[in-house]
Amino acid sequence: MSRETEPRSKVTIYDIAARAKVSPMTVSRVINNTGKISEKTRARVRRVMEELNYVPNQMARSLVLQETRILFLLITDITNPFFTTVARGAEDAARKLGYHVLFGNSDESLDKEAEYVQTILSMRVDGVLFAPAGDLSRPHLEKLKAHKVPFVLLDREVPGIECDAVLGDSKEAARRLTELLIERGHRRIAMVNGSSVASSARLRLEGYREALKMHQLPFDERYVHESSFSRLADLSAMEAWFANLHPAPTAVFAGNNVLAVEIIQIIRGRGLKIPEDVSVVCFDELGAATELDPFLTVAAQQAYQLGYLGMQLLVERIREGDKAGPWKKLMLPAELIERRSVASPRT
Amino acid sequence: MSRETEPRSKVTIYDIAARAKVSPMTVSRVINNTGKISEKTRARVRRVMEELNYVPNQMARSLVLQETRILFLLITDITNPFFTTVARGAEDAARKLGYHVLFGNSDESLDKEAEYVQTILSMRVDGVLFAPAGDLSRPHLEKLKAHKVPFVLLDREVPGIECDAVLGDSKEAARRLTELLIERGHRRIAMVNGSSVASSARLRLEGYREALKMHQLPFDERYVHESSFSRLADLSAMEAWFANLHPAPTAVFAGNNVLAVEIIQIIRGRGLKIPEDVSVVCFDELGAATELDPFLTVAAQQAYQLGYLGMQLLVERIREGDKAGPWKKLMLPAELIERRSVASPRT
DNA sequence: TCCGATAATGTTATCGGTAACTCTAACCTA
DNA sequence: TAGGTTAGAGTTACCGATAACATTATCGGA
Repeated sequence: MSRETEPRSKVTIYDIAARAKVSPMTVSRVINNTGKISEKTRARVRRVMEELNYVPNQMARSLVLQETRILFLLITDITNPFFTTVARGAEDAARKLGYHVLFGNSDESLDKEAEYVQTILSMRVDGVLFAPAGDLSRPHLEKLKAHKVPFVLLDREVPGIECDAVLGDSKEAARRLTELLIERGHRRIAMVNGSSVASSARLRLEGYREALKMHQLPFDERYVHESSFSRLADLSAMEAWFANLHPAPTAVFAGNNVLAVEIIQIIRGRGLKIPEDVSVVCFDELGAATELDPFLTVAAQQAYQLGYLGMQLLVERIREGDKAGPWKKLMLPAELIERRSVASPRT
Repeated sequence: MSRETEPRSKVTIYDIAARAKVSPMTVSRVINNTGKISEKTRARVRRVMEELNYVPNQMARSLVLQETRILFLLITDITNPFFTTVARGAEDAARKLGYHVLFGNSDESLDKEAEYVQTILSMRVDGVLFAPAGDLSRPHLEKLKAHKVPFVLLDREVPGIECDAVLGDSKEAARRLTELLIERGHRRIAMVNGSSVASSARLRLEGYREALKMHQLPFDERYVHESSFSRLADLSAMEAWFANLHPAPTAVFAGNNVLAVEIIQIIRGRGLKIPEDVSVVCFDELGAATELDPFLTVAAQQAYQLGYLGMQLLVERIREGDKAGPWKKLMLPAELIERRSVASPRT
């Protein structure tokens, strides 16, 4: 019946203006609370806006304002509780600061990452919180720089790229995690690590080596296996590596939570018990479900904080604009949580 | 020095056009592969585009094309592995179909949900995969309908809203999960459930009741506790409920993975062992970390498929446009996975 | 009483693209 | 050889908003 009251899908400020008998500009002023408007017109325009169920078109606004109020979050593994917790922190911060979040999941793949960089550029997002796949992400980041898209690196740094970053203190936490094993009496400590193209993996290895050195233990590269921070379909390489370690390690340090799960399955698959036969420690919590059975001794990174502070830093940088201050690097310590996966080695 | 080669941030088709000595329209045609362009001009335009590092402005395009190629994914708990797996499936599908994904996390809160609906409308996204907080989400969905934004409901339906949906078969899986307990000899089976404002919670309760009925067991509402599908800070209500159940149940059916973790902590907190003293089953897997200790008997929903198929359905609906076919409802069965959290009750 | 300041609103150009239409040669055909 | 096609462009208007400037009405003070 009454066509008027039925909200059509495409109401614009022009429709509002016509009905309220004002110019579109006046409507715009009411929406944005700018300029001088008499209370009378303001009320009238407001009423018409409600009648017609008006919602401003953010795309049109973005085009003229040259800002989208969208921030992009690029992570490398959306199934990893570490990153989903980061995502939560990032979203909370962005919302609080008046931004929306577009997200992408590179799966540690450079190709996917490249695609996302293209998306980021064409969407004209205001900034990016970027967990790079690795050192080879450099050209992607340079592309962002060339297009003047502000970004903050997350979790990993990239040599040759100067920028803001939020990071966990990988080296220090790795050192302490390794020392914890040494203090329990372990002498043959193996390490499974993510790919060394990731700075975090390199720093964790460094921390591990440093701990060994501090306690006059030899470093034997055969005891280090490089795999991937994200789940691998084929674990046979890791399995073969572990099976062929002689003498067998009494403890294993896993570079992150995913690797921990993988190596534990391999260890148990060989009929060994944790921690009786082999102790295990790792980076990052395994997710809320592990509260059921708090088992693994971990260095828990402040994932939520990394996401939250990362977005804050990003927005600061965006607001600074051209008068760029010095690059900021936030390095958050990890918390060592001792549970039941570590014991002294058999004598 | 050479200003020319330094890529500035705001290259437009007009810059390309000027340099290639053609009209902007010709550039547009080259970009979109439309119309007739001679190979010579096409090559020239392409070259200039590369020289200037041109990236099309998606916002401008969206404005004129009246489509954004963005789909929105609204979930209720981003820390729940069920939903992150959904998100992964959703993103994979969207990418494959040429869409980007904006995401939001309502935390089961109607207020946050309302804010996201506003975002969805103002961003003019092409469609929404929507996990509603509950029945009271209805006005939000009606708003989407009023604005002709296509959406597909995820995980839960909302009475009074006719639309597409992708769902797990809650009732059937709940029935089988309960029957499994009954077949093991349990007679006093308690249930902790999510809020009954969610259709999934109601259906799981129905399945539970149906199973009892089929086996001539009485339904006692005191054995059912309504809590929340997402993590609660305060578990004292659940704790009091469980402590005051006399006679004590020999098994508990948890409405989802989060509730399972909570009730298990309560059970164990009372010095009871699972499954020796109390058996526990639940909906949804607890996340990859539980592979370490596959313990809980669950009805595993096909989370990835729900996300993937949801986005597919959404895109189909978008492409159909006005000539709308009938509403489609995809109901995916859950897989019963028997593990170690169920035993026969003590005699 | 006339002028300038101020409040309240309107007009025009623009953001970066694309649709729809127009234009101009060259080419083909009867 | 006139008239119609077609390839390969260009022109114009518009998507929905806002910035910058222009315009009118009102009012106080000299």
